[in-house]
Amino acid sequence: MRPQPAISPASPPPSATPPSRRAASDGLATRLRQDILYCRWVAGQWLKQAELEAHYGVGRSEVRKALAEMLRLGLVVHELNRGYRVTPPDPGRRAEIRATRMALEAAAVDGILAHATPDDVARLRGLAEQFAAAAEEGSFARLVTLNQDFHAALYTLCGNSFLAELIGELRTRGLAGSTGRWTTAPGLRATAREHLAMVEAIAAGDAEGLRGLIRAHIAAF
Amino acid sequence: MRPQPAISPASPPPSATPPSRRAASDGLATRLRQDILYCRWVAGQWLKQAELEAHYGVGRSEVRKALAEMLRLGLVVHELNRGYRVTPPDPGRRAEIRATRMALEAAAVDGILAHATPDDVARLRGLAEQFAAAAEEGSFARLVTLNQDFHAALYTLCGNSFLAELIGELRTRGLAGSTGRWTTAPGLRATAREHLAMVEAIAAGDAEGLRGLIRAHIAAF
DNA sequence: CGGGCCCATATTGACTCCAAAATTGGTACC
DNA sequence: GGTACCAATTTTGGAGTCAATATGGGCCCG
Repeated sequence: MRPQPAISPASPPPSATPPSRRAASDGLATRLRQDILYCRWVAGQWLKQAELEAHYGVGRSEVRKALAEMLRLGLVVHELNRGYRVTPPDPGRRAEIRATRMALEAAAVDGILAHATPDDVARLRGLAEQFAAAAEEGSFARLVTLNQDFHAALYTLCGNSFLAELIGELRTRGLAGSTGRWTTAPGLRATAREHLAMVEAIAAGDAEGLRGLIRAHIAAF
Repeated sequence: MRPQPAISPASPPPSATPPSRRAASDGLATRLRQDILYCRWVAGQWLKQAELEAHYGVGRSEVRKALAEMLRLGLVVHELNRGYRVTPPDPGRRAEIRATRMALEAAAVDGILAHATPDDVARLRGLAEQFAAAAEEGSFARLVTLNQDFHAALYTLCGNSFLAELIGELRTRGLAGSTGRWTTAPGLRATAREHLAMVEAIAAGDAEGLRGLIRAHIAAF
């Protein structure tokens, strides 16, 4: 493999907060995760600790803690005494994660249908409609937030908080190195439609239908 | 909650390696994990960094890295500016992990049956028989190793390495604060029998039977 | 002219030290 | 006698510093 020069990221992360010592206990991990997921750091690129330190205005300790977290999530790879770099896209691994997500999210369906109250359904429908609206005219960041909210609300309903958290983590991991369908308007609309269809399946108590929708939703990414 | 005094662990971890700088990159995390899982550190106890530093003969950095890893695995809880302590047993959480494991391990069954060659079955049978032998007269450590080997070999067969790794991690997490059935001879024998039954189900290509055995195996813990 | 070896350089990773925060024990007061 | 307050101690969390290691270029040799 040809070692790539250690250039700056494609577009310098704009979140260049001045050296303000805020509650950055895991804030850096979140920011770094977002920046990696949205390809602000080029895949395969070396993430030099000093560079991160300067870009995010934090100390070395924070950088290393965040890098360890990214390593855990599989967003970066580590080579001893060489450093960390952004994990290159791996279609095979992503397929494995999708398959695993299908198993987990399908397992959550029964719990969701068992616990969902009319209020829950109404709330989910509201989130799905907000996403649909944002899909027409909304910022990328807002789409991401609404999407996360919808899925978090959905899987929280399953009654198994561990399962819900694990699904959330895998949803993040599976995105590594792919922007999904969100780069095209038709893809966005399809996503929004699927969300709404899921809500209706829940309202109808249709377990098998919901499972199929979820499976398709995962497969489409 | 009444704060417990910070006493020494019930039995001081015997792995008091002298300050030899070996490849302890993640060695401490492994040792610490074992010691927590086997209750060498009392649940709820504060794990003082200086104490760990002295006990394991490593530097502060290693200790903190290992603690972060334990935190990720849910084996310790962290309070800001207070420290880390061994996660108290939480039956509810363990039940959630068991339910999640059932979904994941059941999902692996189809892959296992699809990929298992006669050689694989023979190897699994060998591991299961070694475990059964060790269940009669073997050290606890050997049982742990053989059990891990058996399950690792089993789930590696599913053809989805991500799924296999995730199952392995959840198996570890689910053990937090419980020694399972391995404290009694009948429990050990039952475990060994179930392993052998699983192998036979694979040899017979009995998907539904294998799923049931796995489910029972998880539920029994 | 091509290949291999060696050294300067840059980067990581770990040790050590120090300030900030919380606990704990003691004391004075009600 | 109980309670609230205060100061000393302990412990964490972070930052700075320094040795170990891999790299890349330059030089020498075949």
